Amino acid sequence: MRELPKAYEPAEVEEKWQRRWLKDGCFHADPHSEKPAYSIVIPPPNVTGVLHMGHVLNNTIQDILARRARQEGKEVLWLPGTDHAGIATQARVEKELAKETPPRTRFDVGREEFVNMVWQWKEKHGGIIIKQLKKLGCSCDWERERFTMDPGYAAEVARVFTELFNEGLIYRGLRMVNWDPVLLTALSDEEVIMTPSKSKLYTIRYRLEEDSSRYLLVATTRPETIMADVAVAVNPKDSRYADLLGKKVIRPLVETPIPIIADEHVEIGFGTGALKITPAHDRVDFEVGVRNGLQIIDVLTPDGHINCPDCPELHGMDRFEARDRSIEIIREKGLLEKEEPYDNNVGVSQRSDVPIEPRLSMQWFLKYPCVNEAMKSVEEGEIVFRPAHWAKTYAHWLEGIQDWCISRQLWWGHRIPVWYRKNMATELKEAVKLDAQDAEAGRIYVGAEPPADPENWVQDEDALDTWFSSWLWPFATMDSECRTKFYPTTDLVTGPDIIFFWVSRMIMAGYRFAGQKPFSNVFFTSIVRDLQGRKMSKSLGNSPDPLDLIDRYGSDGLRFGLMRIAPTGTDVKFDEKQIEEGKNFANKLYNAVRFRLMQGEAGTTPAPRFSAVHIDILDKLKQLHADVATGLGKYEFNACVQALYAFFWNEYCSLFLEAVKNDLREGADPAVRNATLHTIDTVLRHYLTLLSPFMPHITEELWQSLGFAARHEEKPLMITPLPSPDSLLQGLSDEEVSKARVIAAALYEAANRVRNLKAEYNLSTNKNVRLVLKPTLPTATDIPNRLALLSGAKAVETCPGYEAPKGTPASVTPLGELFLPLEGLVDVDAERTRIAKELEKITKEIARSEAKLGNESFVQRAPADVVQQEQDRLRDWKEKEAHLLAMQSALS
RNA sequence: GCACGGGUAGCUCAGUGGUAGAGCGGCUGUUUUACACGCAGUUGGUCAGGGGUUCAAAUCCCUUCCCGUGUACCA
Repeated sequence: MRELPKAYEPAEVEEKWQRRWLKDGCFHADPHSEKPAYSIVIPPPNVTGVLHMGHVLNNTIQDILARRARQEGKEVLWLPGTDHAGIATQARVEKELAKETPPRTRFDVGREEFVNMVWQWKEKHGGIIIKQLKKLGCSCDWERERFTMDPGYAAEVARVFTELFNEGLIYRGLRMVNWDPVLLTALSDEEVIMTPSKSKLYTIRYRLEEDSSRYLLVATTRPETIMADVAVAVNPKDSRYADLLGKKVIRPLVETPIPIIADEHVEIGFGTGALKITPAHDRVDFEVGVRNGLQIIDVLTPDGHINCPDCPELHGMDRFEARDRSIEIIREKGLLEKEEPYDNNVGVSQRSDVPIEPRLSMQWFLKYPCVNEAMKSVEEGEIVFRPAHWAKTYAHWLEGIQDWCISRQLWWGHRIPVWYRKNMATELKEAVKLDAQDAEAGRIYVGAEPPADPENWVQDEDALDTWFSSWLWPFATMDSECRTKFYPTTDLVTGPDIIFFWVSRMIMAGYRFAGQKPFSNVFFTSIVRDLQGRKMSKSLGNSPDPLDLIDRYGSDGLRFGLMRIAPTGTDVKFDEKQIEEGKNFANKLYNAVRFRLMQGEAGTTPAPRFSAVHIDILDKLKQLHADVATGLGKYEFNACVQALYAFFWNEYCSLFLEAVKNDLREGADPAVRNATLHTIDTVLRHYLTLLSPFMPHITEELWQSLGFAARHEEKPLMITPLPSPDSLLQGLSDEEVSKARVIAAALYEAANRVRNLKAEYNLSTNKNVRLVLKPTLPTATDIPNRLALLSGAKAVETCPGYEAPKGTPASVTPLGELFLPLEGLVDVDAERTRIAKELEKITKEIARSEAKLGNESFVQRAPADVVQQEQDRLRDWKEKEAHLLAMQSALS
């Protein structure tokens, strides 16, 4: 036992324990262990990433689960790692290149060299987030850190690709995809965010070929693609245009006759009922074009500029500039009927934040495997989603599932393991569809290993979507030994924003490639927002830096504070005040232990003599055990933390400790002193263990300071088994416990009454007043003394026949009537007013209670115990009223 | 449009049918030897509005309004 500074300073302590845990191998998972397995795989953060609040929330929860599982005697694997994050990482290095003088692009550098540069960048800067997670205290098995481009992992990705290809689920096809004109790659549907935007709807005159004085009105938001129009479509049922079908109109830009066709897709009621068909630049138009055998004219370059030499005014211009310019031209030609403001949804690239272009392009696609298994597993509860409502979102996505565009025009990532026969390269490049049959025919080669005769083959240039490697994460990170013990994993903790990107795909991959579900429970965290409810983002600058928060409040403070406000709903509004509360709580805990350390050892002789307050706090501790267990079982972390906070701050510190302080003063009865010290030690031992998963560092430090480690062979707290709550009240009957509970509650209630009374008489809290108790509840003699201590009184005299001087302030408490004799300060009027006020409140309660009990249907229909409860309540109020009335009459 | 989540004290949120709660903030007092990152007291609510079920509704049902999220889209 040693002296500690007055305020808790987390920085050094946290670092010390993080080192020590690693040194002792506390986080390491042993696949040969006999203990039951518990496992989580971390949602791998981007290797380029830096820790943000979402990570903190997410990983704190995982850490709590992992640490608690260790305490429960399980063999725990929490497997960490990072994701290569194709686009994000490549963009990062490209940005560096662009900063050089002269600026360079990846094309200047060349593929091989560029990929080398990214690897170098990764080695140098890629570990930041791992260090940050360690600073948060995450108890991952760092020896098993994985990267989605580790050699073994890459082999698994290629194997999976090959298998799916051979099965016919992967094919290459010419299809309309979401094209990112900045990043110059295709994207999956999930990477496109539909964003409402203010644009304009232009109505344009398309002259009839046969009679240039007549025209057809066509509404469009994209006049810059008019040169690519190949038809104008109307609904076949639209009588207005029936006579025009088969005739031609003149395209207003690059004037050429194009046919008027009929297609069901056109809505009669919308716009003018005539739709320009631009198959190269619109998904739906493309389908209309296919249905009607129309040609495709592409007038956009991959980077979103106009490519149309026949229209020199627009050729080479950026697509948005061209939009304005094209309208000017049309207006000059007298062909603009009108323009009006229009709200529509524009698909925006999640990655580069620019509107995507629908673009016809040769890409690789996957027909998802095991869709039915994936759907059934969640539906039937083999995999449990929490909160449960996410299951609906998941099911909805699966029902409408579309083939996944898995190729990306990137260099950083897993290169597509497909090779084309050199002498057929051109022919294959043009092939509208390639699949398993082409491999059988020897035109292409697909495999985890390059072909045996590489000189005859050319590998596909594209890389795979990052998620095509992440979806294998739960098993591709494990060797067979590890899989045997830890797969399927127990819990997955992640954000609902990646339910489609990642969670659902992992489920399918798990069933398809590991033969089993990847995890049993998925806990979806809330999304951390700022106080205005906005998403945390770099551009808004509303995202606090967790490292800064750790510096100021400690990792434990941050974790605890965040858990206090982490609800189970959709989002959590981040308020730094809450983190400050976490720190304050750490300080409270620290000081409570400091107080214990100032007391010296508890003795075994004389035998401890326990009072109601001792039994009561142990009883509450037992309840806390249950509350934490229940909360964790339901993944209600905020409930756990609230219970832990309230027990310690309110029950233990404010009530119990304050009630027993005199037991520790010099000259106190040694038997009572022993009881108090034993109780304090028991509470602290249990409490630190219960709190440890939430605040691992400070609890560990205090565990050591208190010398508890010595009794556990110097083991760190984090691997000390959870003590059983059953030992807490051993040797006591239920009756004794509940009696203690009643007495302690009465004591604390009485203390409150006295404090109220003192405050009302403007007696400062430390004013040593004298109290007289006319007891109604029989108690041991220590109780009045504890009451004196709690309420800041010099002494409480127990005096059954006390006759109070007129005007003595008094209060009715569960212990009995309490009087506050104020020598020379008696103010009869004041006391009368006070009692009247209290009586008013009570009268109201009585009236309400009586009304309720007077209601026959209540008495008849409500359950007996509810009625009984109400009757008890009324009796209590009435008793109190009687006392107050007696006091009142004594005043007159 | 459809689906889901939410609306409770000034703020952040608990509260799944039986006396409306916590923390913060505000105000008042207090430096009492664990803690001023503290202690004590106090203030503050038509539980978004309306209707219904029930002996009893913040809680269950219907409906309207507002906020958020996802998803589908017609130029």
